[in-house]
Amino acid sequence: MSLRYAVLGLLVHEPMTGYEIARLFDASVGHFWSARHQQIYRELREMAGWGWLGDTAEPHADRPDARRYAITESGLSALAAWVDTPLPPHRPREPVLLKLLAAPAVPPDSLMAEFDRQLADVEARLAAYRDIVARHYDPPPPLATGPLNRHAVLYLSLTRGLSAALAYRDWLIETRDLLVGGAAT
Amino acid sequence: MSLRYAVLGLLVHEPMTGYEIARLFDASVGHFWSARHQQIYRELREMAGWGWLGDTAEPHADRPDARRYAITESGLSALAAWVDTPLPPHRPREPVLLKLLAAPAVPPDSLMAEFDRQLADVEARLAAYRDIVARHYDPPPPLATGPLNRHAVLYLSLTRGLSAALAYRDWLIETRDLLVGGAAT
DNA sequence: CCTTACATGTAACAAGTTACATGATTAG
DNA sequence: CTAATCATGTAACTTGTTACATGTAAGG
Repeated sequence: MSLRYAVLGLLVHEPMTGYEIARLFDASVGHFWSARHQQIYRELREMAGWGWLGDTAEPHADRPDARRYAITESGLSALAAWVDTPLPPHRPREPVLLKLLAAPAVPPDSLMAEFDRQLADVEARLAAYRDIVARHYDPPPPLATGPLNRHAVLYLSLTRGLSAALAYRDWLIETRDLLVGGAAT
Repeated sequence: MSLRYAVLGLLVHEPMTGYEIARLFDASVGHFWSARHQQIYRELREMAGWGWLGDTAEPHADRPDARRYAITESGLSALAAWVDTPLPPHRPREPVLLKLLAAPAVPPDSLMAEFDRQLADVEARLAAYRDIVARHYDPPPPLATGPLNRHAVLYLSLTRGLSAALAYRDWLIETRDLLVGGAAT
């Protein structure tokens, strides 16, 4: 569904090979969307078949040959049409709440261990985001001038990641205390 | 993956038919996990085949006959094993950021329309959550006493929904202002 | 020698969605 | 007459994951 447009969105900025796209997903873009290389190659071939992408074989002497994809006019209009289409309704997935539902069937420690893991995870994510911001986005990129470049979008994805992670961390702490306080008294 | 355990988690509280489970997903449980009836029936049959559930035919005079499922001992231990297993890593999906990536290829208004829709959506969700809390969870259910019942878990899912929605709303407003401010100057 | 980076793919499977089907009863 | 509620299902399809495959070149 959306992966296709994620790939198109990257190719708007510059032509790329599947491998380069996959590396971007592994790194920065992975902060707000992720995909395996198998799926990326599949989408690239499909979109090339529709004429949304043009591809050029790129022979290399030392490394394996690559296939570089560039977005076409029809790719650009498909992308614009997608942006203009309302996103599907928000569908929450909160697996930790699923574990709370199972609470009567499990030892309380098992549940608390998951809370601890989630807290450690979210703290690690917070630290990672802050580290990236400090390294690459201090001062923040100017969004005032001209169209958004990839760098600016990645900055916004970090602010979003921070906001979501902070909210999750606070909820985890509050809820854990509620549950543990309950067990204690 | 997790739907299976969502269903098991519901059946811990009381035996249910597929139809009843589907209605719960449509309503309250849908705040943190959702599923169509087709998938629910499929999982129920599968888990019954594994001996995780026992099922009883429930004939009705006036309505269609139903099949009521109850969790078994082996279902309970499968559920406990799942709770004890760390959840898979967090995989963010932020489709709005995907649209920002596509920005150079689309008219700015198209993007802003999506921001407006997202804002309207999240405000509606906030209002709905607050309404449910005011109606059914004032005062909040005591989490101090005994094991969590379904009611208490639904309350916690609402607090989580509120925290996530607030964070999203704030980010949307802040980011929209950054972008619009940029276009204006 | 072993691992990592480069670069692309096939095949099988798991999870989730959409469309379609059936058939009775009750409410408007 | 029409629609909604109850109750369960099949079939086709899309999306995403896991496992496996191939082959070169550079670095330790």
